[in-house]
Amino acid sequence: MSSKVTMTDVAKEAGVSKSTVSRILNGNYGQNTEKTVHKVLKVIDDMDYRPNALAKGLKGMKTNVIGIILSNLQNPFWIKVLEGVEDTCRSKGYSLMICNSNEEADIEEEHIKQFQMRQVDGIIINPTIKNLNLYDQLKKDRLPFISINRKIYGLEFDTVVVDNVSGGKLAVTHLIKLGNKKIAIFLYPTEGISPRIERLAGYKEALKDYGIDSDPELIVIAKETPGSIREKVKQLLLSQKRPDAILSTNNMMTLEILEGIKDLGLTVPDDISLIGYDETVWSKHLNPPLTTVNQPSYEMGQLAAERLISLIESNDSVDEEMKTISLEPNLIIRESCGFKEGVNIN
Amino acid sequence: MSSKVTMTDVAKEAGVSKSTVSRILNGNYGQNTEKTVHKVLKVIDDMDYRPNALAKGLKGMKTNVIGIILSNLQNPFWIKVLEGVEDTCRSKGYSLMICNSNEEADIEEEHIKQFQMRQVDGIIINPTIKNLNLYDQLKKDRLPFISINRKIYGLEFDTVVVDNVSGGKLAVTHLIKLGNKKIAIFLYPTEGISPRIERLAGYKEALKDYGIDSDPELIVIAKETPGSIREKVKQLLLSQKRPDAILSTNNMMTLEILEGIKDLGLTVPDDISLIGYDETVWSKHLNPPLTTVNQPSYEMGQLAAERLISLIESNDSVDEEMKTISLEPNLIIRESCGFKEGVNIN
DNA sequence: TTGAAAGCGCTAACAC
DNA sequence: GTGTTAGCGCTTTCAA
Repeated sequence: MSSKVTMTDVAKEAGVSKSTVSRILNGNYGQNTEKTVHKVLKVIDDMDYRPNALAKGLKGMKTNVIGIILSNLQNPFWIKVLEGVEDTCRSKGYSLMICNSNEEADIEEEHIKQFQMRQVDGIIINPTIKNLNLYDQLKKDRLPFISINRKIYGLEFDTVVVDNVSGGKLAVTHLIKLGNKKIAIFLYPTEGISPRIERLAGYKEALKDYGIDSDPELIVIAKETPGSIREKVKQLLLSQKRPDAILSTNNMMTLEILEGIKDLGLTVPDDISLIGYDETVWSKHLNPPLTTVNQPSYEMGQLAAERLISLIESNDSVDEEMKTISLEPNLIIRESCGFKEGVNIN
Repeated sequence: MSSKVTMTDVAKEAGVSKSTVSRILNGNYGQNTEKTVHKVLKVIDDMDYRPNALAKGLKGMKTNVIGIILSNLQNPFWIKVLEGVEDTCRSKGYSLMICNSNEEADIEEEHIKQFQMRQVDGIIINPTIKNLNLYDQLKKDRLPFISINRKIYGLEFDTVVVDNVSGGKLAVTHLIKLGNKKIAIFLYPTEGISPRIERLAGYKEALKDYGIDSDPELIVIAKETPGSIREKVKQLLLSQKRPDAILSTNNMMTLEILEGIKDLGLTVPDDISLIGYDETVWSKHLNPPLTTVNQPSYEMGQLAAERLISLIESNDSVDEEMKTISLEPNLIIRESCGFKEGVNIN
């Protein structure tokens, strides 16, 4: 029966008006006879009535749905973020629409428009940074909107990020303290994407702090196409400039770097040290167990959702200030940088 | 401007009626003057009008939203499934609401009810198997519904699964051919969950085929609480019954088994062989590279979505037959079962 | 070819 | 305390 039961049916069955049912449903019983409340509640239960959220949303201009657009589901980092978002949303009574832009501007645009048509109450997005005017439009439309993980330079948005300068610096400092001097960093093309830019900045800062000159040839940019990293690793390791340590700035990249090293018959950490960005379930099971820069991903998702919901629910006459929340990463030290004796690790 | 523009506004601006706008929007131009069509289309574009999906859904009884409930986001297997579902949905014009039951009956129930209230057009679910009457109710409500990955014994549902008997058998047969006789299998509590039951069945079948007696002590059931598997591995390997090979039936479980083995200072495959269930990005990077049972997860998602959409769009007077789609797993052979000489594999 | 009007299921004044 | 009524933005007969 349930699926077709409407409020009118309930009202009829209980011998009251729709308004009464509506009030009781929404917890405004202050005003109702206990008897009425009881009766209506019973009918609702008996008929297994479930309010139609579309109708409610249409009328009330609130859907309790939040849209989230990620750029890559394969990376476990995002799954953790997602869990943080999901838990928070569920506990606050919001449902989630999840989409994947795959870093493509068109798809991102399509999803954003879908969200608007579906009247979501707010959007969380790891922006491709390729739809600047669209993000701006969102703001003009006063649709609550949070950029997660990436900063949108030049535009003022609510943002939740991890401090990537700090992350890069943490890793490189660790390598330097272990006695490494020729440290390479691998990156995907920066293209205005803040984590990439900032991790590189952190790398440079750390070198500078220790008076090491940054060598452009040790800054390796590779496309995200499969195999491209592996090739570059081999090239670099066979060149004059062979580094004694590598900082990888992405999960999947790290696995490819490992392959490249293996291809050459070299060993981590004996022949070369390696630090990965993002802790994963498998980090400690690699050969050797990997030292990683860990980002508080779950927390990031949580904070983004909380912030968004607060934006949504704030009386918008109050018009909250833009806010950037920045979290700190930390280093998880394992064996991939070796244990060099006589070196004082802090 | 966009966010508040309604069809009435467009109609007014274009000097036509709402009906006309509606028709044009929905591609029923057959009947309209090219001039009108042009004019309206231009206004729509100029005003950046986006139809309100709620209103449309309310009226039309179709939302083009599909709900999917998974039980565990951490497992990359599900992410692949999700990608298959997402790609298919997007290409067919459906949006996705994704939820996570965490194997908990209450949460599952809550999500299903949410979906119904939100008038989703159909549901894909990896069922906890703990809400049998709810699944049944769905059927009675004639809400298109697909069970993915798990069979719901005793109830007739549309289902997309991978053949798990075959998967278990494949793995064990491989181990036997490599000369292993004492083969253990690790499982989470079966609790009516078909993949677990069937993988065990496949294990037994393979043993039987080769005239090996199945030893109950080599069938290890462990809770899903962290560390529980690791403990059991150690117990088993220190016991009289120490096996020469282990079949793990889950991704995360495999990592824990590896830890247990490492704790004892033993080596794979020299001291013990290991096969993992589900191929992942990291399988080939473990030490040693892991032989796995690979499931066509992306395809599974794809098929489930296609089937669901076909159910949704089928004129339901036709009332399609229930259907169970079963896919075949395959073995990816690496080094974790050793290369024993003189043994004919295959 | 186009418009008028009714109604999808709900909420929220306003009246009684 | 409870009912009446007027929409929310759209689709869809039915008429013109």
